[in-house]
Amino acid sequence: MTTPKNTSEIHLFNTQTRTVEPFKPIKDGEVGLYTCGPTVYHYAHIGNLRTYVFEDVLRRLFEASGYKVNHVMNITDVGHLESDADEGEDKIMLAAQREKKSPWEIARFFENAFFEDCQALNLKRPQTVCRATEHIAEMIEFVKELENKGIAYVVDGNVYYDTTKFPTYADFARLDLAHMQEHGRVEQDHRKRNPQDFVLWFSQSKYPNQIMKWESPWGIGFPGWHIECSAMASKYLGSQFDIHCGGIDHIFVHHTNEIAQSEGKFGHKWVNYWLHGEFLVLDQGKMSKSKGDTLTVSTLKEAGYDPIHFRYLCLTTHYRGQLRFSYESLEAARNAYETLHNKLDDWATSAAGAVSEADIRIAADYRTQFWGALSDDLNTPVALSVLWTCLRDDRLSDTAKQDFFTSTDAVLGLAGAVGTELTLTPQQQKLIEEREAARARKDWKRADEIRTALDEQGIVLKDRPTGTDWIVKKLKLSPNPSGLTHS
RNA sequence: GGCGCGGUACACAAGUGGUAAGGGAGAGGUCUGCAAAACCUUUAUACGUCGGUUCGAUUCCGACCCGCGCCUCCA
Repeated sequence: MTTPKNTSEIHLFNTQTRTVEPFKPIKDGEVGLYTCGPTVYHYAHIGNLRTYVFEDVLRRLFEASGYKVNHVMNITDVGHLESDADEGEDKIMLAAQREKKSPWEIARFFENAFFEDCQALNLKRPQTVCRATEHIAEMIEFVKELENKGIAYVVDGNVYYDTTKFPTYADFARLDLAHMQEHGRVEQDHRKRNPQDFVLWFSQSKYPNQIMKWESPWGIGFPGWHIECSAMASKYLGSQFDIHCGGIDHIFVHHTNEIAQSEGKFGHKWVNYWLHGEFLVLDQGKMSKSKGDTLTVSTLKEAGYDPIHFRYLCLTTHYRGQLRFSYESLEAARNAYETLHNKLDDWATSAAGAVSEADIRIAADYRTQFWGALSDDLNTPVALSVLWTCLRDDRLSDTAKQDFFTSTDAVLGLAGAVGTELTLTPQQQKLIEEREAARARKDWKRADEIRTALDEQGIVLKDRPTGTDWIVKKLKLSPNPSGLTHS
């Protein structure tokens, strides 16, 4: 591990206490991080992706602060229920029928698609990615133990968690159980003893033609949704770990139930810090897969944007505030990003030599502010603002700016995605040479023709005192290659 | 009905009990053969409305209006 870039103490908003707290790891210098992963029956939409961007920034901040992060993420490839229809069905099964493929093929296909999106957004891959279907045995063990402890009960082959055995059940989500509305949309399961009880294992599937089924002590069936995270998180991170993240919608059902299961089983605190990302919303409200109005990475590409522009957009809003998505905002993010991109390109030729003493002194303030903002519950908007102010401080040399940007990018992750080399075709190279000759003899007409022609191919020429340079325009490239610039 | 979040310039978005970061867009300018890029200048007497506390509130308290989320699979 190199010298940490950040030396500020990290503070995070903990949903458990609803306050910003200083972060104290269980084990010095290490962080156990569990982030709720995707349900792979569909492409991830940009709302989902926003949460993963926030989690990626969190992880990168810890790494930049010298921590060794053990990041675990689940892949939910079974077990979620379709809610809209009264007789819900397994979502993956539905998708399988739609696509005429096996559930296993569907799950794997969308899992791969998910990681391609992640790569396009420059998200670091978790050290451990675990699939629910590969941990059925662990889940069964988990449920068995809850049953042995008398916290779970069996009715007709289904296993239910008895929430009355967990007195603090309502605390995490601050529920007022007495005043909660009876929900009429989903048929009540009369096997439950209490309304809040939830299923740990289904044997009594009400869904016809269930394909994904496993044997269990209670009958052939499949696990309840929440159990996978409890079982896998504790398998890979232990019975108590540092941080658990997810979308804000998980505070109630999912995480509340995970806590009940896990603390019920272990008999002690399970997770020290809970972090939740707010939603990305459209004018009409949030996006949801069931409404069919989802925007995906592909949608953005088709509209002429690079996924990294979306990453930039995410950073302009604090993760605990809703991100009001619009193409106007994305456009603004793209323009800002392109300016950074151009600066990067310029520095490739202008930055040289060592950073001077004066540079170091001036940049020190910016570093303090930048890392201070990120350490203060991941304030990326302020961090970006510090970055811009630094990059426009004319007291600093280009070398110092390049140096500053590079160190901040360990967390922002903006430049990493443009790393792939991109070369000119021989024809393009020849055109540039021809234009140079035309310019030398002041044949401006020919020179402009060539510039226009190259521009249409996505190559923008920059005439500099030292000669003509070029840069790949990331605008309007569709479909977009992952390699974006030569610099 | 219960719980929670938010309303800041043209749009986005930080922030603070003492008078509004930053990026985008618009306008003007520098540079350039022309461009592109970059840079410079400029754009909120004002932070939903009405009260209250205070020497002083956008920032604290109360009421109200509006938008959104969760309570049901959902990032």
